[in-house]
Amino acid sequence: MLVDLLLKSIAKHVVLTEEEQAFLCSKVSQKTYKAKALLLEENEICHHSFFVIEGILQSYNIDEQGVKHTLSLATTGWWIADMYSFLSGKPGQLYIEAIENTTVLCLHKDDQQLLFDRIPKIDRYFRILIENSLIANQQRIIDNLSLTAEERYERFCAKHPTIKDKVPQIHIASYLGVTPEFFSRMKRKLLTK
Amino acid sequence: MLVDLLLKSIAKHVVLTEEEQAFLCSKVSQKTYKAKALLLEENEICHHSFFVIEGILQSYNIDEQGVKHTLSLATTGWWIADMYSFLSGKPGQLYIEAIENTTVLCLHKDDQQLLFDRIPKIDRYFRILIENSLIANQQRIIDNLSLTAEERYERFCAKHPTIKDKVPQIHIASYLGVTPEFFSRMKRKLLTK
DNA sequence: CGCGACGTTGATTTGCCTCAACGATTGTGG
DNA sequence: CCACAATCGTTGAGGCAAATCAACGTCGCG
Repeated sequence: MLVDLLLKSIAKHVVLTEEEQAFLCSKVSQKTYKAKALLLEENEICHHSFFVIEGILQSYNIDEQGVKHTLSLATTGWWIADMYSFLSGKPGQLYIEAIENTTVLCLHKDDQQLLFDRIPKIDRYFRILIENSLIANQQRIIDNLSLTAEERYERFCAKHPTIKDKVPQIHIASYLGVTPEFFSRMKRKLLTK
Repeated sequence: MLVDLLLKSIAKHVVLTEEEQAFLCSKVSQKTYKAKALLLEENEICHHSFFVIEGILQSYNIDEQGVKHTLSLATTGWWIADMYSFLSGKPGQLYIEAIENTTVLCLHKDDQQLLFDRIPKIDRYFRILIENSLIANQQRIIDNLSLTAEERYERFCAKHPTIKDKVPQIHIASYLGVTPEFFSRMKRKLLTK
């Protein structure tokens, strides 16, 4: 079953009973999106968190000049959402888009709350994920402040080996904060070393 | 009492009984640091969260070239810690330093856990803080990707009006990710507008 | 007083961007 | 199933934002 992947992810942090697993399964729904499909657009309210089963999702915003800036890339086993909108219930600034054909599990915010109330271990699971996400984001800020684009790319490759070769490099450039042109030159330079 | 400030911060999110407040108070200790004092150094394990009563704290790391990079600035009513080290129990990369004479409340990780067990509302309080911190950090990443230094400075001023004029601008430059020299020119340019 | 931290200003350099042109690949509709 | 458009990656030339290096004035403080 597709939901097994989610159960495995949860099992890494907390242990659920069979009934709890069943209740969880009853609250998530499976969906498949084609490449380029938008799961969320700017100014929408993000009601769902998405757990990627297969494929890749990207969250980004678009600045005044129309340039995309990638906040996160999520592949198999990762959650993605517009956390600001999801938590505050207000319209957000992020788009969430399928980079390739992608299958996800959707969890509605209200259902997540039900799960929290009924199964405190689920609450703990998401708490750990949020903590890890905070730590990763702080590290990314420090990297942005202290490393060159080249060093950031090397860290990205080390940290996300699965993503590195699967997404068009235009998106990695956008994640790192450089233009596709510069990223192309940079990569070639690294190869000759 | 100094701890009133913390109780007020908590009261914004959850309601504690008198006994719960008393228990909380028994677990935090007050400390005062002189300007330039280090509360935490690189490679140390961060055992405490610090709640600023009066003064300003700064968390930063130092890169290979010896340059400081500011992760956060915390003034009255804010918490600060090396979240990675605090949560993982491993040595961290951050320094925490008093920018001016500063009075804080210290909360040991073990005591925080005691509070979580005894008072679920405290758990909820910190959870909200962590969520807000995650959102703020994600916004900062997006700002770093999509805005010029000038625009980032304007947002910083809007978001942290209390800090803006209180800390040496060398630290704001470091927070924004520019050199003190460039920050100086930038500020002058903004004044002439 | 004198030292150290901070801020400013100037000259020069550089990392990265912009604009433009051009293959290669892909997928999609006719 | 092919033709065409769209997307992606690469390369070149030129430009700009921000860094670097250096010098100097100011202030607070031991």
